[in-house]
Amino acid sequence: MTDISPPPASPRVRFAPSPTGSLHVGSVRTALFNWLYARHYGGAFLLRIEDTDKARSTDDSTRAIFEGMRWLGLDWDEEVVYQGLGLERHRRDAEHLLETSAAYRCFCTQAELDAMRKAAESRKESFKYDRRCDRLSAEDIAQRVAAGTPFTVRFRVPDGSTEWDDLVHGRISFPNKDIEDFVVLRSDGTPIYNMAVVSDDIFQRVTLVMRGDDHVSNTPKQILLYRALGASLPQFSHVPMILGADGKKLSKRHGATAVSDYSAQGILPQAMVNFLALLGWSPGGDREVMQLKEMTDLFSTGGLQKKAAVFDTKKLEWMNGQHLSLMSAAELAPLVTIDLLAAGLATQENLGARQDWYLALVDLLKVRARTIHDIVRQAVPYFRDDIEYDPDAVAKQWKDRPATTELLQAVRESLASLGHWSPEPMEASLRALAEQRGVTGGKLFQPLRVALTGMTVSPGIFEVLMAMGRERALMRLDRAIEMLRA
RNA sequence: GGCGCGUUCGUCUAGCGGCCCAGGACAUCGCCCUCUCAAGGCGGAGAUCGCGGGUUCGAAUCCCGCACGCGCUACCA
Repeated sequence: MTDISPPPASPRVRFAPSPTGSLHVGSVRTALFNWLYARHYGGAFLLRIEDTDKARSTDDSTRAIFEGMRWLGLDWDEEVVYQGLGLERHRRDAEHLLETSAAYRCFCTQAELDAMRKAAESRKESFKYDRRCDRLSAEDIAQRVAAGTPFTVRFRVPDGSTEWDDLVHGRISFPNKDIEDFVVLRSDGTPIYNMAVVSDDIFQRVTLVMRGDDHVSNTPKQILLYRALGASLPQFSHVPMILGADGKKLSKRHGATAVSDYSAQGILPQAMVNFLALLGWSPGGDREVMQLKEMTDLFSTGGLQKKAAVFDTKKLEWMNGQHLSLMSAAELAPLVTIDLLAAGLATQENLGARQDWYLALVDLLKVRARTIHDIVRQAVPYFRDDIEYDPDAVAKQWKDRPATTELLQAVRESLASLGHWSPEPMEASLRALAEQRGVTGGKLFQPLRVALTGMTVSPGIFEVLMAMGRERALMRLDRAIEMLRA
């Protein structure tokens, strides 16, 4: 599908999360699409923190938004706008609506409203405010205002229908009779979401509102507000939701939903971004593994999907593996270092002193890793004196303990007598040993692998020996032999 | 209930009237490589394109119904 209408000359889009929890991957994807759009068309990507719900908004959540965005590489333009600071403007805009008779005062209390709603429900009817306060006489209204009776400001929805050309869905149309006269200003003078959003989007000169599908029913209300305020309409684009494996909206029930969960799991930001972009967007054709730069070049709203997408952790992990293998050891090492230090396996000085060795090790381990954590897990035998022996590995590869003891002793001797601790002589001597005993290399390498790493899985045995170094390798063999004898 | 939106392999998707008895990727299975595990390579299985009608010489693609799913339906955002 091609774009319905071209972007304006200087497009302005925004990401407007509310700081009421951790940064959700669904929000991130919406942010990403906005960012991609702005960068592709050379526009501005604005960040607005919608902190008007004082009860639920926290500074921690705001920080999580900044951190998450920075981690992902989604930089924003201009100053961050805090919605809470726009209160006066929101109120002015609402009052303007009142002055131009686009809205009216509603003196109904919440209790009355609830009762009406309940009554309608019991009659099996859908509730819609009956506009009773719009029929109040001017004197009546003046009297109540003078008496200080609290009131909300309600928007008077006109007849007709409200429609727009959605960049994703095409034309969407709502009969106005289905939209009730909605509140724009609470009785305490604070704005309702739709009022604040429209006021802010006008203020920030937003040209395209791209947000989740769960907002389509807000859009006709917002369009009505733009018109009543005499503002020009932005374009709208509603992107599909992200679902859990059960087809329900992705939530904590499904496991990790916050970006911070994934960064903590050793997922790379570029993999996260790549994976998320492909949930609901496609550049067309078979392109899959991409960097932010390529996605920016290829981005078009025409590639946006209408249908909700299921979050597949398996594919994310695969994607991470792809990006991992694309990174050089030098690029990867700093990230691995963070986790290595956190795990107490090494110190900064220790690693710095043997940079070449460290980079070689990272190169060796990243091949069979899907996350940074996989690398760290595998790295343990090269850093610690004590290692854990996987019980299954021991049971399988050291089945015959006396024979294994004898075998490892022979291996130890053979390795210890090596003139040069280098792969060629190592392989030559160990292969010779195997031949002399009439066994295949594997029969010898596997018990050795367990002795060195405690695992059945590792890089090639000679690479392990090299990375481990003569001293540690021999020490570990000694320990293994000791264990086997015990 | 009302309103809105959606529907191509288990999952993410390509597809914009003939190139499609539907292509790629993840997952899955098998083979190759091989000292293990990965990675990589090759191959298999897997979608009557939700269903039913049209339009058309021709439809996954256009139109209309139906079904199912999801979202919204607050003085929350």
